[in-house]
Amino acid sequence: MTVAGKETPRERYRAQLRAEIKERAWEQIAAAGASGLSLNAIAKQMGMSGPALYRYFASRDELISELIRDAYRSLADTVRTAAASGADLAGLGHALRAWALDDPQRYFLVYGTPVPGYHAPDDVTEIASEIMESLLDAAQSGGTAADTPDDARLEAHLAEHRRWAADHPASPAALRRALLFWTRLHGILSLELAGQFTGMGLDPAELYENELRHLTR
Amino acid sequence: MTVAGKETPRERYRAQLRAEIKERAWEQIAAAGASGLSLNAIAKQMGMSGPALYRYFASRDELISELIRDAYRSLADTVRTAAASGADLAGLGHALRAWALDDPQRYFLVYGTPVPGYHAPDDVTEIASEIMESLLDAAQSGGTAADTPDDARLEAHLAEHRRWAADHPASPAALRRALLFWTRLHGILSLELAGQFTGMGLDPAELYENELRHLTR
DNA sequence: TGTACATCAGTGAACGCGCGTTCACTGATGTAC
DNA sequence: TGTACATCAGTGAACGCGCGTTCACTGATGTAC
Repeated sequence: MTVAGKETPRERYRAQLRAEIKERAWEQIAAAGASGLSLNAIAKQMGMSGPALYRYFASRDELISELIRDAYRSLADTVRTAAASGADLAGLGHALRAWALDDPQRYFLVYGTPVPGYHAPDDVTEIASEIMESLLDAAQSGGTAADTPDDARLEAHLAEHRRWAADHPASPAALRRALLFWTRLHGILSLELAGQFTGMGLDPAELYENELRHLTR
Repeated sequence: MTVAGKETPRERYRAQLRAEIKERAWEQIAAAGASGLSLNAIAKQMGMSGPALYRYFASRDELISELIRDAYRSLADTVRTAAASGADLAGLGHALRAWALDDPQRYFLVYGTPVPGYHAPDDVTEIASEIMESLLDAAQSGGTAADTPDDARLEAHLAEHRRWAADHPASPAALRRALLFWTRLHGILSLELAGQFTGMGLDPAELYENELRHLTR
């Protein structure tokens, strides 16, 4: 029964409980923000004592780091899946927006206000590059339209400052499109998720589609 | 000596101490984020006991609300001054960027991750509209270039959903420019202030200038 | 100009709370012969 | 198949901490006659 590398019942139980702890953690973050996350509160909600959680996470910081990692991973998977299925930037944009709206606080864990002093786990930078690669893939294949003279200067700069895309054969125009995709859509999404459009009477989705149209022109 | 409406020495002292409390509060926020703000820590730093601060602020929440108000006020003044001196959107953009870089945490207090459950003071919505008015002023006077067909759909939407600009005689094209100014520049600024460009090797200022060129084309 | 009184700033003790984390322990589950 | 031992999950008590906030108080500053 026990194949080499197969997990034991105990390991299965462990993994399951770790998952449930993270589940409750996300609920708490959704309810009170990341700064309101409390190990004791999670334990209480799961019907066990506080110290019990230390069997599964070494500290509160480790739990938060794990959540941040998962958030990055989830976004990278979403974007990669879309890119792999041949989506253009508009397709990626729709996938990104759906992902963001699905869990705003998860979005903010990746792109939100940084807490001075806190340092994100090292491995997220790798996942972040993975995200950029997917953007570059989509930006490279789609959008062959002529560049306006307005863009020449930025493309020249990017052609000489592309450490972030050193391993990718994207053209300067593709570099520019990928970056604008990122900054423009993030601008709308973060304002929308923060409720800044509330009461203005307009539909953020229209703004979003407008940007996607420009980016895939 | 005491003119009607003139402040007494005691009032002057009160105002001065309130200002110093806020000053220390900003320092703390810069060092540990808004969630790390502590009345007791401020008091200790000022060489007085914790309860003493309750002479000046009714609660921690009132202090934070005051800081948020001040942040909005400061931004509104910055933008209005620039607009009043006849600056175009590029000029406003430079003023905005300088303001943001001057104190990143102040920027995030206005546009950063919302804390679920916390409700911003009511009067900030009024200041927020004041900011939008300055943007609309600059967007209306400058930028008379022809719109691309890409923009037609968004402008049609905005023409019919302009509650936020109900009191302003801006054209649909100006509405669109003002909004894109806001979302695009916020996209770059918030990512830059959060350190998301770190290690990428590019200069965010180039991205920023590129957007300003597009917006004033 | 001096005295009597009111106002107000600031203190120190205290309350109640929840936090992260440690430690010694009990009891159940798995492993080895 | 049954027994002996090791592993591990979870508990309850405890530590130390800092938080926001209240309260009764002292002492200084201002105001009224």
